[in-house]
Amino acid sequence: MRISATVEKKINQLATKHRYHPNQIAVSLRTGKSNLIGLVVETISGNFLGSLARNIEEEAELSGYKVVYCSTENQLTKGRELIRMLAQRQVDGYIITPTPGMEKDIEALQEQKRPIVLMDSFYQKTKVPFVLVDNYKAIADGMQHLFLKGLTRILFVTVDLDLTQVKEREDAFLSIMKEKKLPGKKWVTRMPYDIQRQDAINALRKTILEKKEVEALFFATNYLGLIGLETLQSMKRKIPGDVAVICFDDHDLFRLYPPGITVVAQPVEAIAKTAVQLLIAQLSGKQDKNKKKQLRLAAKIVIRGSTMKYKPYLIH
Amino acid sequence: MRISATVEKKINQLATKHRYHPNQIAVSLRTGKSNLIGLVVETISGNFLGSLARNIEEEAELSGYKVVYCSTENQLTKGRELIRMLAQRQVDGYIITPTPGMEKDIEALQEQKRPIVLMDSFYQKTKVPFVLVDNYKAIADGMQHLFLKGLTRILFVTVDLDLTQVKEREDAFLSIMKEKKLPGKKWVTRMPYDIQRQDAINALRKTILEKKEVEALFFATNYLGLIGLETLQSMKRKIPGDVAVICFDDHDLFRLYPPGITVVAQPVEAIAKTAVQLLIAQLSGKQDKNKKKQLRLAAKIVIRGSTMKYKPYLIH
DNA sequence: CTGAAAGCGCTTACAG
DNA sequence: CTGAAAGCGCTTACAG
Repeated sequence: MRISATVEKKINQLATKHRYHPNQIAVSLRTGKSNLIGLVVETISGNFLGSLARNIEEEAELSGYKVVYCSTENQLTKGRELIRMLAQRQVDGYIITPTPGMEKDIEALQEQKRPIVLMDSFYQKTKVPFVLVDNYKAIADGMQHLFLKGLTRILFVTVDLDLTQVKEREDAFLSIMKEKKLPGKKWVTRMPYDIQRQDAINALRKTILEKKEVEALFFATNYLGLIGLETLQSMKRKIPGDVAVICFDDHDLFRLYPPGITVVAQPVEAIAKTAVQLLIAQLSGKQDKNKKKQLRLAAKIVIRGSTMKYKPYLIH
Repeated sequence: MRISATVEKKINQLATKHRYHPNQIAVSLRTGKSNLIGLVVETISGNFLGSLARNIEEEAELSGYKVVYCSTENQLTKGRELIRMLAQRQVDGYIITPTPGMEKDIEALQEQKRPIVLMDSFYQKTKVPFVLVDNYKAIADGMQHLFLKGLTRILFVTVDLDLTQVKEREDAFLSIMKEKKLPGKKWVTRMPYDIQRQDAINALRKTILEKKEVEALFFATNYLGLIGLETLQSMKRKIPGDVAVICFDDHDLFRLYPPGITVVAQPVEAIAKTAVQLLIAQLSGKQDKNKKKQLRLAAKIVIRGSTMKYKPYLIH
């Protein structure tokens, strides 16, 4: 209160007149804080990660943090580089979609006590906080949905890929079938990761024809779901109708699906917000000891309605 | 050469051992350069801007620049904030998708001699370097394509939106029709920007039925193209067949189109790379006086083939 | 309470 | 040629 209101006003006027804004670089250097969160994802252009990124930014802003986006573009080496780059730029914390190639680097960050939260996947060995969809519960919920309709001969279509997410989903399917004393293994079919669309359609059609008793299809990923829909279309089988289809997906792809299909959707918004909150808890040192740091969030079951609207695109 | 090779080696070993990396914050503060390019777009999640962003990053990396992504999420005020934020973070240059709300801020940046390149759109009044698709030539090329097939009764479907890009396309259509001594105005139909999908389909169907002589449809944007395809489908009209359809679009949406449709595609890669090159020329002071700073690049005409493959998605 | 000085981690102009 | 000092623009601990 030693500076008079008039002087304060004058200074503020001058500041705005000359467009003064503190140099954040200098502030960062002096304080050691950048108010930046580094976000490393595989690709920003997909709907899932794009949506995650947007929600993360929104949530981070509430606490005064800015987000620096980085995408590895599915290149193994690029993730490591990005982490180093972010460290050089002194980001305060990291939110990372982990890939096998980055495990060592993430461990190194942890040793340096840098705040990290993983998203979408995690490492079995390394104990790093993470937030992801509860794959087991998601599959269980989806299957419950089919069981309630009296459908038990469910073809589980998954992909031949060594990813935790994918394996968890198949394991869930098998263990739930076992619980119900139903045969499991014979109802699992795996597509090669790099299979071409048409080949996948042919393969799936063959499998469906072989297993004539099939009552429902459960697709473990969104890509498989699209393949599956094309397959059924080519076989003139109807959804909803003689086939129940359920698909694990993120909700932004809904509009590609026909009405009637059931979707087990990633809780994108919740994953994003929770990840930020976990990170900010670390940043502010307010580590709530009672709070779990490895979270699996429930998926949402959504039935694709016929009234869904297209989102208006931007014009280009 | 005063430092012996052994010492140099030892130092490097120590540096890698201790994971030393220069603090970029300090470097930036001292040198006044951040090696950062600020990229401001409307939204990162669309295919067009996502693809642009990726290409920009790639090209920028060649010159040792990193890209900081910012998206305004179509909020008028956010663009201004972002520009200020980037200035505070001392980015070396800006690549911006301009919106009407940011004109003043961009002028201010120019006054401060900050390197800027606009993308995708531009300001009529303010003389800022830009790179965008040559809308006139794109429409001309597309129409030429139809004229060669003997089609002249072309319904030009556009949107009621006050954007330079959109207006340029309509003007192009009209002036080319005039050149050919064909009626123009009666073949232009404008959809309200915020029209719902089903209403748009109904409106378009009505227009097509009214103008029975229509031989071809030219959609001014990708969104309209999708609406148009649904309309034709609902009318049981075939592409290719009794209707020629041409659509102004960015190529990443191709896979949503049926075979046979002709697309006037944005040269995404070229726009991105050229924008970076223009910016880096400014940054390095190597301003080639002979080089134009306002560029309109030619679109590509692509006929959607039946053999196109789905891109394998990432798994989630 | 207040104003001047130290220092964040670098680079570079400068004195020796 | 080389090593020590100044300084980028801030914040904060400290002396007065």
